[in-house]
Amino acid sequence: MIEYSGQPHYLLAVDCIVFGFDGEHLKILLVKRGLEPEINKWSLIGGFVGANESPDDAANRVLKKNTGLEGIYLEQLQIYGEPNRDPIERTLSVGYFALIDIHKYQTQINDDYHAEWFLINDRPKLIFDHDQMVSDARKKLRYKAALHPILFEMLPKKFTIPQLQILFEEVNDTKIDTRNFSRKIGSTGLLIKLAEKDKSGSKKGAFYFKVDKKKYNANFQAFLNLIPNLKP
Amino acid sequence: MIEYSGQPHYLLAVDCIVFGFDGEHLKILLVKRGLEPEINKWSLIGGFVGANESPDDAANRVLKKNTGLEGIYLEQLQIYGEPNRDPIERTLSVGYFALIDIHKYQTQINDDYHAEWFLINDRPKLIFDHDQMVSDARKKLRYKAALHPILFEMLPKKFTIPQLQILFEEVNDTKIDTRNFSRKIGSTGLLIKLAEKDKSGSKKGAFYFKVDKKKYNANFQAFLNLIPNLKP
DNA sequence: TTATTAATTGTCAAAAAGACAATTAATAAT
DNA sequence: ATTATTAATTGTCTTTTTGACAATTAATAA
Repeated sequence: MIEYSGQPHYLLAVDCIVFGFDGEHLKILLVKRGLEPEINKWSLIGGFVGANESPDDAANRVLKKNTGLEGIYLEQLQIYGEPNRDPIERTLSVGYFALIDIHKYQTQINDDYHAEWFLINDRPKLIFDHDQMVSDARKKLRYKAALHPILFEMLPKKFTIPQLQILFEEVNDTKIDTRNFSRKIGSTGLLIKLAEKDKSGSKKGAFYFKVDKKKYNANFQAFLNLIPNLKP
Repeated sequence: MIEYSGQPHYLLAVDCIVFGFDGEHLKILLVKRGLEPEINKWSLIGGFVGANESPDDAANRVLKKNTGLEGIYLEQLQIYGEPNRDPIERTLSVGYFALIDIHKYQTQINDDYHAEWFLINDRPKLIFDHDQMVSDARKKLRYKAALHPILFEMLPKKFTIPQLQILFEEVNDTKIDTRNFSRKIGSTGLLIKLAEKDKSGSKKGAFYFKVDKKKYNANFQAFLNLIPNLKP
């Protein structure tokens, strides 16, 4: 059997930046690392890529183990491969960012794996280059959300326009005019208005909407220009 | 010394999709593979990631070796990691796409490494999953070029508006109205008109332009919306 | 002087974006 | 029963951008 002689071999890991939205702020899911080095320090959800799985497979497996969820929105960020990023031995890591509906997340699994949600702007220091990963993922989320309707992945099936607007404002760290926002969201044709109202936030109540899945899938790659004042 | 016991180790490679523009069509640079398996078949420019370099370093090294060029525009595409993508042993590859001015490319290096330019739409079948990589890179180039002024990387320092327009049309596989195109390009403020004319293409001649490097760097991350009819 | 050819430039209508605040629908208070 | 309160919802005007259209210009060749 032929071999690629003399070439070095490395460990390969995946690390997931899991974003959620609690109705007010962006959050990320962190775990206490279970192995040396840096055991018991806060870390992204990650694991090694197994012999018979692709990095995408590994990310999905690791996410299911830590959140109980399948079919999560997952996107490859980039590879992190500085020679000394892991002090034990050379390990490269494929960064992924994931968007989940924070309400689907099961606390029981939280307890099993010591996972915990943190405000993105008030999180503990992370191991290795994980802080860099979070920063990169944050940027990519903003970039992508300006053009494609990915933020719906962080909301429940039924949501209101005010909820959606707060999420957009949070991701882009900006205030958006209510009238212009609802006009723009409406013009995408992605939302279906429901008869039911959410009365928890006000006396008047806000109508629930859901995503039109067909249009969502059909238009996902289109450029939507969802954020005002994008031009320099 | 601590070790991550029991985890499998893999080879890691980089593969570069090198784009160029000959004034009429998009081209990619391919090499004849120099090692088994699939020796002498056409392949992307690639190599293994060495023990003391990051994947980015490796891509730059491999590109310099095959093109003689440094400081090439390089962007990480994604990782390719299906377990059996390499028949010899498990090798994951980080795909990069590169944009170069085809005129800077030295033929002498071409001969050393048997590298050759091919029309993107008329290229030989490639080894492993390299055809998939080219297809992905092609898509990403179009996506990125719709929003950011990266196509200048494929033109010489001095270029004309008609040349630029043909490049845009080629990348997006569409015809663009001359008047609207020059208005839009002009409104970016990225171009500086030179006194000199290119007389090779017509009797009247076309004015040369160059990129305003300061504005280019300052506005690179801004969304430019350079391609007409982007909306669904 | 005229013909030829590609480069360059202008106008108008439609659509989108941005700035701006009044109205509405419910509940709570009187 | 009426009024006060509060957040949700909706409308108009102006400015900017886009898209669809062809005439003019600058050079060389005939």
